Amino acid sequence: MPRAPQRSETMSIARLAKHLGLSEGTVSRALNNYPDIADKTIARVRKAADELGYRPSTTARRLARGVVETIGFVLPARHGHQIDPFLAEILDGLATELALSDWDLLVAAVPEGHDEVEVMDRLIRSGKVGGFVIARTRRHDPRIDYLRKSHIPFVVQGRTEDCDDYAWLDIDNEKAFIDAMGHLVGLGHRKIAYLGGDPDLNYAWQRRSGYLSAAKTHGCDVLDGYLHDGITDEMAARHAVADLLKHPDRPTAILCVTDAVAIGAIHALAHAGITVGEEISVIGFDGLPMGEAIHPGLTTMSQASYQVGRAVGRIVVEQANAPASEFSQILWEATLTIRGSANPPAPKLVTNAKGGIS
Amino acid sequence: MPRAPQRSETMSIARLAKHLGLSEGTVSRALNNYPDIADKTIARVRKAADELGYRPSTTARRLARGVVETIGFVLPARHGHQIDPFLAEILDGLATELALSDWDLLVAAVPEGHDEVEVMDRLIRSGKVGGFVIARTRRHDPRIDYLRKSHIPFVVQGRTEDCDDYAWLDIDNEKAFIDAMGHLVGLGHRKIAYLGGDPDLNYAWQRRSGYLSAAKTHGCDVLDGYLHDGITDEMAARHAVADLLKHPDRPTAILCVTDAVAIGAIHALAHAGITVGEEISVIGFDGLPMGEAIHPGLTTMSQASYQVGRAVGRIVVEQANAPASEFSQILWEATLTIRGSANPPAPKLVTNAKGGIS
DNA sequence: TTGTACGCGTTATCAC
DNA sequence: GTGATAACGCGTACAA
Repeated sequence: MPRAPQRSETMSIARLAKHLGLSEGTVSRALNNYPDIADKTIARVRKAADELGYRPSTTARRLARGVVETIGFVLPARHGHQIDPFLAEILDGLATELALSDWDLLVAAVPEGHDEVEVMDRLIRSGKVGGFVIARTRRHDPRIDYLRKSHIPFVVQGRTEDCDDYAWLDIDNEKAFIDAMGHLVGLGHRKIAYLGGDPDLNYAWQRRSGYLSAAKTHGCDVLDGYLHDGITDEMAARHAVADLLKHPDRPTAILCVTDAVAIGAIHALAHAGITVGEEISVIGFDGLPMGEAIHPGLTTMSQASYQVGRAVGRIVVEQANAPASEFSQILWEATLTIRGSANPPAPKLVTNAKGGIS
Repeated sequence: MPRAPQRSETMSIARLAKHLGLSEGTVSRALNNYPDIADKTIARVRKAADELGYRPSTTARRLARGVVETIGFVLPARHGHQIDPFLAEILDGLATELALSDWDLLVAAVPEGHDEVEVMDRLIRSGKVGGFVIARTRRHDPRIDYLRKSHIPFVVQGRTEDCDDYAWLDIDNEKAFIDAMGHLVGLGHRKIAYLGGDPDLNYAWQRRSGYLSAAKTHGCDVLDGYLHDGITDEMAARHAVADLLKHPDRPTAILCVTDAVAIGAIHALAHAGITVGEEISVIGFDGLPMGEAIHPGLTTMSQASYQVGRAVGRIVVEQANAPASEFSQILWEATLTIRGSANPPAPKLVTNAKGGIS
């Protein structure tokens, strides 16, 4: 006798079949809804399987069928600073949706000294995953270049600049920031600064574009020193705000690429003795719960991360089940959540004042 | 010939063996460091495997070996409110550590209408995971009762009240809150209120115990209305603070079970026109980056979530490799991070004033 | 409607 | 030191 880890405790299809006096093949077909099995037999098999707690081995099933019902998600490499606050929400939504179709979620990190594509390649080649969900998408993203060639289903949360030939779900970041600018302009602001993130990340680039485009539309001059890129944490936000406060033509409003940056900015302003929401308005993006808890409350563009995760999960499973179908390409809108941090500019600073301070 | 998904593209051990003119067995042993293969052969096989991009199928390997090098993590069910902020950090650390041992991380959600134990049972029975990491541990936790019986390796982040017979890694929450109380008392506070979480969750219970124990030690009366349980979000924190402000003997400090609650409390106090850090001090727990960005900065007990994830990952793999060994039971300490939200009480309210207001 | 037999890719055991 | 061969548990084409 060879070896093989004796799992006599485990209920296998062989033991179930013997117990029923049927062949393994019949049992398998009965449990997998084959049309050519007698209803009686199906019922009998089902009942026994249930009673004996039989659960097919995913491993064996994979080997036999050659498909892997597992989606891979590679956590963005953390270079020092912490992970996106809504990543957990997306994962939650993703896992929930996948569970509905009996798919699993494999989460992988990128070890020091390796890169994301390498990790993904290993996961595919070793047959651990049958599809991918990508997040934190860059304008040009090597992960997507890789996946395009690899013929496995994948869905991108966000998108690259060339995004015709794959499935994605993105927030309309550009529109969101055009809307945010519209809100500020409607309140009477014209001198609006921008604290942007890493312009390689496409969401940051799109938001920046929205800001610039709306500034042009509304005739708001983006003065030298109004536009800051590479603001990715509170510390950077503080320094940028310090610069803005020294600006000869101080802005009356600051638009921020994320809530985290906005909260850093608010902190810096408060420290400088500036009343946020009166002397200077601030708007963020994300809709973090924290924005509601700070003072003043953060006016922000909200996105539903959990729902994004669910939708992305649904799409990737659909794609795996119908590989030849069209790519879903979906654009969702962020919604403006108005709180205390953005109000009409202080009268003395306004050319055309239209109202007081709330 | 039956069917079988033709994966002629994939490099299997059979194709590799044929290419080399060797038997599959020899190739397998060469790649798996068997002692009885000629060094030349090993080198030759290695080289060919590398060149042809051979990567053993995890599925087939699992079936043959009967082991699953995958750890399951069940996301805490979200009943409305959002997910723990440091969960992503823990997952990141966990996945990173697992990757070092070539283990994987399977993340599962609990679908509506099911419970966590059910999900875990399915994952084990279907052979999808070979171990578990548990978080958000309750004082009595059915998940752990289940795992104790199931003879698979698992590690608990946190612990139940009866925790002798399994591996865990916990923060010393009780000591942390004793320390926090010590800090407040050292500053001159005696009237200290507590905003606690769900007392079924053991971390919340432990922190509560630390508060009560230190209050007794230092002779701080926990007046009627000073101790609030079940504060799990900012809204609840606000209501509780409103109550505290109406208290005939208003506290000079508020200790909060988490940073999220503390930030909610700070907001509520600010709204009521109370200067946080002067009229009333606030201390939280977690060390969220946000605590640094708010005003005043949040004095808090910090824990290193990412490192917790890494340690837990290391332990669970160790346990899988040496099932008979002792259970690791590790207690880490949180560290006090002092910022602006906690200072000596306002002089008029203090019996024994020892200093001014910073 | 059901039983038979083979294959998925790998590893372990036993001969040679 | 290497080659056969039998499992691991399941799915399915084909025969009955």
